[in-house]
This record gives sequence, structure tokens and C-alpha cells, in this order.
Amino acid sequence: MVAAATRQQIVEAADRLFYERGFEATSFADIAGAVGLSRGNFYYHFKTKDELLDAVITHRLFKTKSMLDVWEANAETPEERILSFVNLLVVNQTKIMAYGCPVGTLCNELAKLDHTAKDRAAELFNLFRHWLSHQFIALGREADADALAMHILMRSQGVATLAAAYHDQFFVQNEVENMCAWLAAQRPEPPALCRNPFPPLV
Amino acid sequence: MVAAATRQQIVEAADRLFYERGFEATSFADIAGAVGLSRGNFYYHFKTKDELLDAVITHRLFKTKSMLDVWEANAETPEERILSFVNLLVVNQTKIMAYGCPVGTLCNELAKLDHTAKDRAAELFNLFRHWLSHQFIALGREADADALAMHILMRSQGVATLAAAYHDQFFVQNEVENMCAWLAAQRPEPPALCRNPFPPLV
DNA sequence: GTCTATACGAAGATAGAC
DNA sequence: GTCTATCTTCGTATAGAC
Repeated sequence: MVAAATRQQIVEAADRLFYERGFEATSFADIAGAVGLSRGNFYYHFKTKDELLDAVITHRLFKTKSMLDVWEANAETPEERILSFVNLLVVNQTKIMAYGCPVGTLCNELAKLDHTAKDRAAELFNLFRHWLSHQFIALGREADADALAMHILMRSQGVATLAAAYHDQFFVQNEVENMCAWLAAQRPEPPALCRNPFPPLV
Repeated sequence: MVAAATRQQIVEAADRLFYERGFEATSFADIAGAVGLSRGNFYYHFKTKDELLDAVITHRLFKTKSMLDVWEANAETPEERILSFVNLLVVNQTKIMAYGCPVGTLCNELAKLDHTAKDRAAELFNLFRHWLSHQFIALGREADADALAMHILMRSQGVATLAAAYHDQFFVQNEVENMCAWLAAQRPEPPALCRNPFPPLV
């Protein structure tokens, strides 16, 4: 097989296994087995595990950028685009309830390992953060766009963590609805005093 | 040294190291070194790593219960008690920015390992969940107390994850303020129409 | 109860044949 | 480019002396 294709298979298998089992707990043997390669041949493509991790993060950065581009193109308004992000929790619900958020859990693990790649992994958060910030600016919230982006990113992380701990899809759906309601309330300059100031949480 | 005291030292060192480095990444040698014991002697106290993990979780459950009891006793109102919980993010800010939330990151790791102790670890969340739910009931929100408890637990998890990824204390402080504002808005039966329905997020 | 010494296996990494 | 075989390190776990 062509080297580039084998390399790509390795990266995709590692991407999945690092997510499902964690970085440390995934061995070269696991990945080689998933791809159908011998352990020895592995080192023709990647010299070290850290080099492989680097390739996996690069791959995830690319996939994430592509996804954001699709969301940008497929939605009409900034609010709809932000809803695409919120909806990730629903689309990936099954995997999130089993393994948490791929970005959050990787960053957590690398932070504890004090791994050199931890800052590159955090770049994955930055892609979402800046894209969301961009949407809030388009929504007319220039002044606090970054804080709003961090707020919704924070919520998605919290939902993912508790979803993995409780395996409760109703919790996920409920919090997604809360996020939608919160988002609707972020439109600037609303008509004053004509809304219920205490919308029910649930 | 008396066996019980040595055992207790081991559990406390393991508690700290499992938090700072993760469960898998912490070896018996690390713990033995931290306590000042030989690796061999270790097995007199704990036969396997899983047995040690079980003791660490038991220890954390005990510590958490004690903390909740103190919060219960030291605050006058349910709202103040819930603020004690929110304030954990500030009190433990330095450690959280370095290692995330001890409960969330442990549950995440054990979920990926599909470890038999993962449900026991989730009991740590349950302690907070039920205590918070209890406070919301006292606040007069019987109908949605559990959902409100899960909501604030979710926020604390999201803040901890992003705090660890960004090491940004201003983000933490900002989101803690948001949580306080949210909490203040949860008092039941507010005077209608006399508040700003769109309090600034930041 | 604590120690030293050691068995055993798993995982990262290398060498060299094909 | 892929294989088998092997090296090395490290971590779990055991044996037995003190």
C-alpha cells in the first residue's frame, strides 16, 4: 500500500482509539491491530508515540476547521450557526455519553501528563472559541463576543462531562434546550419588559 | 508504624497523585516514593491497584460528605449554601487550572478505561447532585430541583475543563459571577416585570 | 510491618530479512 | 513498505529475610 494511505489509516485509527480509550491507555499494538499492521511496521510511519499524537491533533484540527466551514456555509444566520454547534451534543450524543467530549478529555489527560502537546490540543478549543466569537460579533454582540463564546463552550463541556458520568440522554436534551433558550435571549436590544424575566429552566 | 496510619498515608498520597497525574499514569513506585515506603511493602497494604482506587474513592466520598456537612452548618440560607459550592471554583482555582476537577477528570478517565469502579466514582457527583437538589427544594423549587442541581453541576464541570485548558483565572471569575447571577434569578415568585430581563452576561 | 530481590508481562522502540 | 525477532524499560506483583 502507498505510504501516505497507510499513514492516514493509522492516524484515523489512533484518533478513534485515543478518544475511546485515552492516549496513555492506547498502545501501538492496539492501533496496529485496528489497522491490520504489524507492530514493527508501525515505526516506518511514526517514530514515537508523541509524533503520532501530533499527527492526530493535526488531523483533528483539519476535521474541525472543515466542519466549521460547512456550518458557516449551510446556515443563514449567526444564530443558526451557533445552533449547529449546540446541536453537536445531540448529533454525537451516543459517543459523548460513552467517552465524553474528544477535545475536553484529551486536554484534561494531556494537562495531567504535563505533555508537550497539551497546548496544541487546546488549539482545538480555540478553533471553536474564535468561530463562535465571530458569530456573536455578527449577532451584534461585539463588546462581549469572546465571553459569550467561552460561555457556550463551557456549557458544552459541562454537559459532555455529566453525560459521560450519568449516561442520561434526557439530561443532555434538557440542557441543549436550555442552551437554545439562552442563545435566543442573547439577541441584542430586545423589546423591553414584554418577556417573562424568569423563563422556566426546564 | 501502625498499619492503619501507613494505609491512610498511602490513600492520601494516591488521592493526590491520581488527581494530579491521572490514575493510569500514577505507578505504585510514585505513591511508595511519595509516602517513603518501599515498593515491596506496598503490597502488604494493598493487593492490587484497583483495590487502592477503591480506597481512594471511599476516602473522597468521606471527605466530600464532610465538606457538605460543613457547608450545611456554616450557611444560613439555601442560597448561601449553593454559593459555597460555586465558590469551590475560586477556592481551588489554582489546582483546577492545573488539573481540572478531581471528580470530572476521574470519571472521564475511568469511563474510557471502562473500569469497574467508574460507577462508584460517579457517586461523587451524586453527593453534590443530591445535596444541591436538597438546597433548591429548600429554596422553594421542588418541581425542578434536580434539574437545577444538574445545571449548576454542569456549569462547574464546564468551567473546570476550560480553566485547565486555558489557565485563565479571569474566565473562571467571570463565570463564577455568571453563576451567582443565575442563582439569584432562581428565587421563586419574583416580582414580575420589574427587573431587566437581559442582565449583561459579563 | 518493612525491607531487598526478583519474577513476569506489557509497551515503546530497534534491527535486519524479504 | 511490510514482516519477524528482539531489545529495553517500566510497572504490577510475589518471595522471603529481618
